[in-house]
Amino acid sequence: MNDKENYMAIAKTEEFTKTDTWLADIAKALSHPARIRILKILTEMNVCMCGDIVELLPLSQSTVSQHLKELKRVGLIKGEIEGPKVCYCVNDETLQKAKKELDKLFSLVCSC
Amino acid sequence: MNDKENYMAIAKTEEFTKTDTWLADIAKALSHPARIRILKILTEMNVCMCGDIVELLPLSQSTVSQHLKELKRVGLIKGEIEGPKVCYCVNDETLQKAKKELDKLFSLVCSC
DNA sequence: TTAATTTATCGTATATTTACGATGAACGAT
DNA sequence: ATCGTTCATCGTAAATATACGATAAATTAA
Repeated sequence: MNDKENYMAIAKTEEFTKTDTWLADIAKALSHPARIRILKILTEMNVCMCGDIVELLPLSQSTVSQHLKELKRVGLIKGEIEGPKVCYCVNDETLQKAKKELDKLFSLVCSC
Repeated sequence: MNDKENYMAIAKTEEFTKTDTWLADIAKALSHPARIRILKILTEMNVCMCGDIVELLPLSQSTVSQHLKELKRVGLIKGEIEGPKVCYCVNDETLQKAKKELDKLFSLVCSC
C-alpha cells in the first residue's frame, strides 16, 4: 500500500497503448489553430523563418516560438539552423505516419 | 485605445479561420489517449454505457464522464438517454467531416 | 414508497497550456 | 569590437485540463 494512488491531474498514459498515446500527442500538437496555420504556412507560403511566421499570425514572437517548439516536440516540423536564423519545415516522415494512424483510427470508428 | 490588448492566456481564436479553429477543436478532443480509446470501445466492443467504459479504463467514473462530455462537446459522440442509463455512440456525421478536413490538411502539408 | 442503479455535476487539487514582455545567446555585417 | 538581427528562453499570469471522491438527479425495480 503505497501513496502512488493518491495523486491528481496526472494522466495515466502508461495505462494506454503506445499507439493511442502517440496519436493523442500528435492530436495535442494539432489542437491549436495557430499550429495548424503554421503547418500550412510552412508549405503554402515560401517562408520558413520564425519571424516570417510571426508576421502572418496575430501572436507575439515568443508565443509563435512556443508553438513551433510544440510542433517540433512531436516531430511534425524540423528546424535547421542557418546562422542566427532557423529555417523550419514540415517533417514529411512524421506527417505520413500521423496520417496513417489517423486513417487507421477513422476506418475503425467511422464509415469513412 | 482600449484595454482589449491587455490580457493573458486567451486564445485569439477569432483571428483564425473557422475551419482551422474547428479542426483544432476536434484535435483537442482527440488529444487524450482515454478519449481515443473510448471511440474505439464504442465501436469495437458491444458497449455504450458509461459504466461499461469505466470498467475498461483505468479511470474513475467521474473522470470517464468528463471525457465523454468532451467528446460530446465537439460532436464526436452522441448520448441517448435510456432510463437512468445513457447509451453513447460515435457520431458518424462529425467523424466523416473530421476525416475530410484532416485529409484536406494532410494533402496540403505532406506528400500523403 | 423505498431502494438500487446509473450518470452528471460539484468541489478540490495539481499540472499544463497559452500568452506576453524582457532578456540572453548566436551569428552576420559594419 | 560593436551593432543589428533572429530566435529561444525566462519569468509571470491567467485559463484550461485532468483527476478524484462525494453527492445529486433521474429512473427502474422491489
